[in-house]
Amino acid sequence: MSRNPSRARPVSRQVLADHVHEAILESLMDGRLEPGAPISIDGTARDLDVSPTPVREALARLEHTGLVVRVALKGYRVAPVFSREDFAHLMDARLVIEPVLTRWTAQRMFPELLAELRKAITDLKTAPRGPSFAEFRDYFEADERFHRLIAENSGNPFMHDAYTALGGQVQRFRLFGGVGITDAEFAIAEHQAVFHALEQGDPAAAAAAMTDHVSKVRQRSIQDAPPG
Amino acid sequence: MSRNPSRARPVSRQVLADHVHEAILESLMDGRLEPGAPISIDGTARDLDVSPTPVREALARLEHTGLVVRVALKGYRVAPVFSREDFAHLMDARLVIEPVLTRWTAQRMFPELLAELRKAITDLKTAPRGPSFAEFRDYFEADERFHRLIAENSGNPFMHDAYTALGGQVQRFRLFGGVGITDAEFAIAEHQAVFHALEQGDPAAAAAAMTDHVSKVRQRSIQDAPPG
DNA sequence: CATTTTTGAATCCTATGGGATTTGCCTATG
DNA sequence: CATAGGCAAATCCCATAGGATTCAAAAATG
Repeated sequence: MSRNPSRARPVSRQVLADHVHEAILESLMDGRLEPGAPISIDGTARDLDVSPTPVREALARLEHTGLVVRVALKGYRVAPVFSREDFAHLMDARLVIEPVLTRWTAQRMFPELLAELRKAITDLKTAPRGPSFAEFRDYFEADERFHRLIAENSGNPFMHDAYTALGGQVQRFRLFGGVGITDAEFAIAEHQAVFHALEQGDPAAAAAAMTDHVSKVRQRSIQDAPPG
Repeated sequence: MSRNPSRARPVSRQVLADHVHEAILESLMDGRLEPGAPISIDGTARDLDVSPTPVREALARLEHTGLVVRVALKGYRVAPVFSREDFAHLMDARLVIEPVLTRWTAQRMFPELLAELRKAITDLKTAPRGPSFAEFRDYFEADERFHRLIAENSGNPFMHDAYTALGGQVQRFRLFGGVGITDAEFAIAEHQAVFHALEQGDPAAAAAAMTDHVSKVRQRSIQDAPPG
């Protein structure tokens, strides 16, 4: 018995399809793959130096998230850009789901979570926000992390699923919607309001602060967003 | 020009993976595959007389729905049965999402939708409800269809996605949660209340009726459900 | 020149094969 | 009897190959 007896296996071994899935998701999330861009199965297989089989499996998983779209016999593409109407719908959905998640999470706060949220807020404030769009990566990442932490800790796995169905789209809009760059100062203050309510363990205030934040994001973005 | 010029192709051709996906989903939804049962890739490939490749793709899609679970190198299984706590969480999530969908749909009612909803209600009332569990298939199907029609017509695709993330689980619970058989009379009346509010085009009443329905389903089921 | 046809490359889709891993069973051992 | 070890079948995982389809650009036609 040369192996660790308490945990015979690291945790759960990964197969190639898992790595491919992560690689594509990363390219999607940090903006390397732009909306509408084709994702060739054989091509990414060559790029990643694997066979097409695990690539097909990874893309099939992603299809269900709405981040990529598939047309039979034609292949996969990154989901197209949002129209202004799509954006409004996305924000309406967030307004239903995120305040509830925030309320529930506020009822279950624990020190480690508070620390992680605090770090996300700090990262949000200190992230460099250069003039170029690519320099917002860290800022967007911290923003996404803050919302995700809240969604993950509501205690309700089904509502978490409902959030993740939206979360990817939100992140994609951050990258390609053209917003989030100009309103950082406002957004940071709104995030802090949510954080403070969570810190106090006040569910009603936390939910209200989240509602306020999302609805203001909606307002600002619909004004600023390019026509579409 | 021998082909129809307005629609060169039927609609969108299907590939084998699509058929496999449908076949597995059907087995899942009508109860042929019980919770926890293994779904062998090579085995279903033999059953359906295809190669394992499209089966892998179909299962990868299903994995993200939560209806099947996958362990690397061990394979896929039908998701395990719900605990009583899981059920409560699922109903809490429905209570957030379904009333909103109902309100929005009530604002967009049109004759065809009303007719389809009316048919679902009729089917619900006339479906045979024998003593055995298998004889509830049609009843469950009509129930699922009623809720799905509302979710599909809210006008917000993102909220629809959030619902479908739950919908499959709800249907699975109908089949294996041991409820829904004893409370049919109550449930039919509650569905009718939702339908009447929709018929009147009264969003607030429709949302309230849906809230009433789901919360009562929750109450009844938690009482009746077997311990777990 | 505009439109259609053809041609070839790229890509999708799926069957096949085989190495790696798991699982069940059978045997051996204490 | 309980446990450990080993073997065989089943299964997962992935690379490969080739037929089917799409796409784009060249060639042909009017």
